[in-house]
Amino acid sequence: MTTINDIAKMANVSRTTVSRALNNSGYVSEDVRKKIMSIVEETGYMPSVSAKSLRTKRSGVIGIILPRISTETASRLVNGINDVLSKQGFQILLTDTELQKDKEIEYIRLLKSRQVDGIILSATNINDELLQTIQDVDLPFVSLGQDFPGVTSVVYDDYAASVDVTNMLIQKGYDKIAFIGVGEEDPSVGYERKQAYLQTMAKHDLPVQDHWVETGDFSIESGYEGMKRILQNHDAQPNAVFAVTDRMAIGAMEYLKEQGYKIPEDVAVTGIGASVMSKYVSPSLTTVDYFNKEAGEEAARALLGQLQGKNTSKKIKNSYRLILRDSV
Amino acid sequence: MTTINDIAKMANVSRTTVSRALNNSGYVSEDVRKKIMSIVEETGYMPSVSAKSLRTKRSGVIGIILPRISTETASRLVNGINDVLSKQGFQILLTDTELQKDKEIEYIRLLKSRQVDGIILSATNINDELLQTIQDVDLPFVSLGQDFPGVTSVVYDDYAASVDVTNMLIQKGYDKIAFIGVGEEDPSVGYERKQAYLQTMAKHDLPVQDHWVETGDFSIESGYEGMKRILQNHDAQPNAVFAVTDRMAIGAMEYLKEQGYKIPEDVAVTGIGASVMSKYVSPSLTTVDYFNKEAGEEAARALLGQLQGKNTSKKIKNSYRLILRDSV
DNA sequence: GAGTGATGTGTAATCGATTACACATATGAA
DNA sequence: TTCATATGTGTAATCGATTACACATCACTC
Repeated sequence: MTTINDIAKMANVSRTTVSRALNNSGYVSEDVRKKIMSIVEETGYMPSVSAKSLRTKRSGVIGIILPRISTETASRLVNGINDVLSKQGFQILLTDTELQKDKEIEYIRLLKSRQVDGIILSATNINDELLQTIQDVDLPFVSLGQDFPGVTSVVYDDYAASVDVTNMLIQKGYDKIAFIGVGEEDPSVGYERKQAYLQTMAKHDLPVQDHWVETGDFSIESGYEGMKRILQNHDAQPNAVFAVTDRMAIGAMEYLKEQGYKIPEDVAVTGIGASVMSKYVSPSLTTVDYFNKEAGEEAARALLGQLQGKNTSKKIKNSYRLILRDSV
Repeated sequence: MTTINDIAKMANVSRTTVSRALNNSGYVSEDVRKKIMSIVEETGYMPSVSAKSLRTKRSGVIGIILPRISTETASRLVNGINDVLSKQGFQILLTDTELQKDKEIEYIRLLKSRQVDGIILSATNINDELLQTIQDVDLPFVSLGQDFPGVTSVVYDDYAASVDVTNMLIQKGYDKIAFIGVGEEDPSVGYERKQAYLQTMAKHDLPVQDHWVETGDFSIESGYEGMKRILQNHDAQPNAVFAVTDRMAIGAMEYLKEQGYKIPEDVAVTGIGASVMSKYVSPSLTTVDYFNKEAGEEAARALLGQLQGKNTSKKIKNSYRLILRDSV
C-alpha cells in the first residue's frame, strides 16, 4: 500500500507538502502541486482513513441504528439519509438492533469508539439509560421517529395522523371501529396512535368494545391474528378496523377475505405507512404516507447542521398525507 | 475521551499491560487484570478503532456495495449479511451506486482506503475495468448475484430458474408467451433470463413474436408500459407474460386489470423475486423465490472464509424455488 | 546451586496521516 | 536600502493503539 511518505519521496518533497497539496491547506507552488497530483493519479494513492481520523478525530462516517434493517420503512429512511449524506462525502455505518433494547445503547457506544462523526437513531422506545447514553457520547445526534427530550428529533405527527384516520372513518359513517396496535413501550407507534384513536372515538361518543382493541407486533401474521381475535367475539362486531401499520392491516385483510367478509362493505380497513404493497393489494389499502425518505433526508440535514456547529436541539415534525383508497 | 494511557495511569501499569489485558494476549497477572477491567468498566473506556486499525490493518468493517439501497432484494441481502457478520463482531459500511457503473469502481477504492477488511459487491454488470479494480485492491471479496471470473461469487441459477418458469407455463398450456426483461448489460437479470426464455420457447417449437419481447428498467411503471406495448399490437396477442422481476410483473398486472383482461384466464403472469407484495396482490403472483437472505448469509460466510485465509475463489450457486400461485 | 522455562511487566518503535513552528526567499512599500 | 508581509517548504510532535524485545522473578530440575 502506498502511503503519503511514498508519494513524498517520489515527488522529492516532504510529506507535509503532500498533505497540503491534497487538502488545499497552506501554500503549495503550482509546479509542485501538479507534480504531486500526477503522482497521486498514477499510483492510485488514497490516504489512510484510519491515520487521518486518528489525527483529526473525524472519520467521515455517520452511524445509523435501526430496529430492523429489512423493512420498507428502514430502507426508505436509509435511502433518504444516504442521498443527503453521500453528497457531502459521508459514508454510512449500519447497525441493526433486531428490536433488542439494550443493543441501542451498546451500538451508540460502539459507534462512538469507531469515531463516527454523528449518529442517527431510529428508536422503538425511550428510557433514561438510553437518554443518558446519548448525552454521554456527546456526538452530533438525531433521533428519528421518537421524540427524545433535549435531543434533535425528526418525528412524525403520529397523534394528528391517527386522529385524521379515525375521523375519516367516522365521517364515512363507520361507527364501530376496531384497532390493532403495538406495545405501548413504543411511544410513537404504540402509545400515540392508540391514544389518538381512543380519544377521537370518545370525542364522538362512540363506544369502544374491549375486545376491539388488539395488539400485534408489526408482522402481517400478527395483523391476521389480531383481526381473528376481534371477530371471534360475535356479539359486537366492528364495521371497520384501524391497524397502525400497513403490514398488520394487510394481515387483517387476509383474515377478512378468508372468512368471506367484503372489504369495505362489511369491514373497512386502514393502515399507516404507504407501503408499495398497500397500493397493489385488493382492495387497495387506505393508508397514511409518512414520507419516510423525506424524514431520512431531514434527519441527515439536521445532523449536518450539528456537524457545522449549530447545535441547537431542534424538533422537526415531518408532514404526512392520508391516501384514500378502496379499502374504506 | 479516555485513552489507553489514562487507563494505564489509573491502574498504575504501562499501557502495554492494559493492551494485553484487553486483548488476552501475553501474560497478565490475575490481580492486575481484574483491576484494569474494573477501571475499564467504570470509565466506559472503549479503544479507538482508528488507532487500532492503523496499527493492525484491520478495522472490523465490511464494505457492501449495492446498486440500489431501497429495494426489497437489497434489504434482504443486507439482512442476511448482517446476521452472519455481526455475530463475528463485524460492522457494515453501506454504499449505494444508484445504478451508476463508475461508482462501483470508485466505491471499491474508497472502501479500501477506509481499511475495510473485505467487500461484498452486488453488481449489475461486468466489465474489465471493474474486474481489474477488484484484482488491484487485493482484499477478501465476494460478488453477489453476478459471476465474476476468478472472484468468489454467490450467484442465483438464473438460467435454470427461468427455464423452469417458461416450462411451467408451457406445461400449463400457455403457448403464446411474452417476455418483459431488462437491458442485457446486466448478465444475470438481463441476459441469462432472456436466453433461458428464448431457448426454452425454441426447444418447444413455440414461436416468439418480435413485439412480445419488451425491456423495462425494474420499475413497476416499466412493467406497466411494457405490457401496454405488447398488447397494443392486436394481431398476435400472447396468453401469458413472463416478467423477470416481481415489480415489473405487478406493473403488467396493473395494465391488464385496467384493460379488463382476466388473470390468468386471458393472460397469465409470472415474476421473479418472491417479494412480499407478490403474495398479496390479486390474483396472487406466481414467482420464484431466490432466497435472497440466504444468499446474503452465504456471501458473508464466504467472505469470512477468505478472512480466515482459505482464499480459494469459489462459486456458490444458491438454490431457488418456484412458487405457484393464482396468476397462472 | 546453576540452568531453564514459564510468568509478568515495561521501554520504545511503529502505523500514516496532520499541523504548529521555524526558516528561507520573494515582493513591495517606505 | 530596509523592513514587513506573502509565499513556499521542511522538521518534528502528535493522535492512540500494538508488539518486538528486554528484563526481572519464580519454580523446578538435575
